[in-house]
Amino acid sequence: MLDVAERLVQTRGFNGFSYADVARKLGLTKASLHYHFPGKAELGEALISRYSGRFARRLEDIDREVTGARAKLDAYIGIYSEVLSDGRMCLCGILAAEYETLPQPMRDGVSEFFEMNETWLTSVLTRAQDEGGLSINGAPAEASQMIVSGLEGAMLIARTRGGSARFQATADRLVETFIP
Amino acid sequence: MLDVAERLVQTRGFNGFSYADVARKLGLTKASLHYHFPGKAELGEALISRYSGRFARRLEDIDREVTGARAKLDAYIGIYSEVLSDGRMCLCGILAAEYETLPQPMRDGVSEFFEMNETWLTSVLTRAQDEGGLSINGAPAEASQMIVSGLEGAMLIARTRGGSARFQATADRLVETFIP
DNA sequence: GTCTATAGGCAGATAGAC
DNA sequence: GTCTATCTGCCTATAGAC
Repeated sequence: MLDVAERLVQTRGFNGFSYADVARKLGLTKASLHYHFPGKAELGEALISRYSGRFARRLEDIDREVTGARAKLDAYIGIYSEVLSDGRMCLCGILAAEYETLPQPMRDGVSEFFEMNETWLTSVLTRAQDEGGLSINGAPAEASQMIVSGLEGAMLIARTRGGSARFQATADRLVETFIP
Repeated sequence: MLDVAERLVQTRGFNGFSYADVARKLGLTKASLHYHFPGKAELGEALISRYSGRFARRLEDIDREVTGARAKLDAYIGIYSEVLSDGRMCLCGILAAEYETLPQPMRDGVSEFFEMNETWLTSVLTRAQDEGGLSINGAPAEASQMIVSGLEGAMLIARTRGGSARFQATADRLVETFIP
């Protein structure tokens, strides 16, 4: 159920899908879904929580398995590329667009997702700077904001024109700008 | 009516507002609104068309009144800043998130909006490059994509955390990256 | 142009049987 | 856990009077 709902949100947005959509794809009735999640708000919270947790694990994997700031950033972009090439937008990116219409717990989850991303990127860039491999003219924290913003924006626009290839080109150039 | 609907879309998304919302704010009934726009799809098209036209005029103003690539980019960012500081997201940015749920004419309008932005930025950056003031390592077309993506993404995220001040900082750093 | 009245459908949600 | 049946409410949209 979470898988189906997640895909629907990532393609159509939280206000663009219904329990009926999920039920149809699962071959169940709407009523059955309410047994698992009392309301749409609770379903939304669960989606964010699962997505954020999965994302955090991917970042840990990169920290453990990939060496060098440039390679880490490339792997980071890879997470976004996977999502987009599957025809989806970042879950929290699309929820950010609908932010004003979300219940407070969902808002908090979205906000925390971006905070996690920036914190991780900042630590990667700071480490790279200490080791002398970074060539940006500015603080790692600012660069992190630009990277997250750039990737989310590129995903958003890629779905309207250019698609996955266009995203990859923009994302690669973005990393090159910070770590040549 | 277009003013009210525009603000609603820019804050809540196209799937996040209704004719009833517009009618309430105008002190009219839902039925009256259908006299001006037969359906929500037509209203959406009119909103995009007006927004795009207004945006295009702003770009022409910059071309006419502002000298130098750096200053032009700063003025370009200024358009986005105005929108955000009024508590809104870019109309076409928020519609891009809901792209899959939009009728085809609206999709086309959103796509054309981004094309217009990139075309204009590319011409500004190309001119600057010819005059020797540009320091980026890459084609103006790619830089343009990064700028539009970066600004749209920064707007998106700024509404969830940091707000207008955060956007301004990220946007300024973005321009500095291309034209120091 | 704006209204009242209303249609027809879908939304999220609940009760209670199995 | 899943079902049928049902509720209430909101949605987009239309007909027809003023």
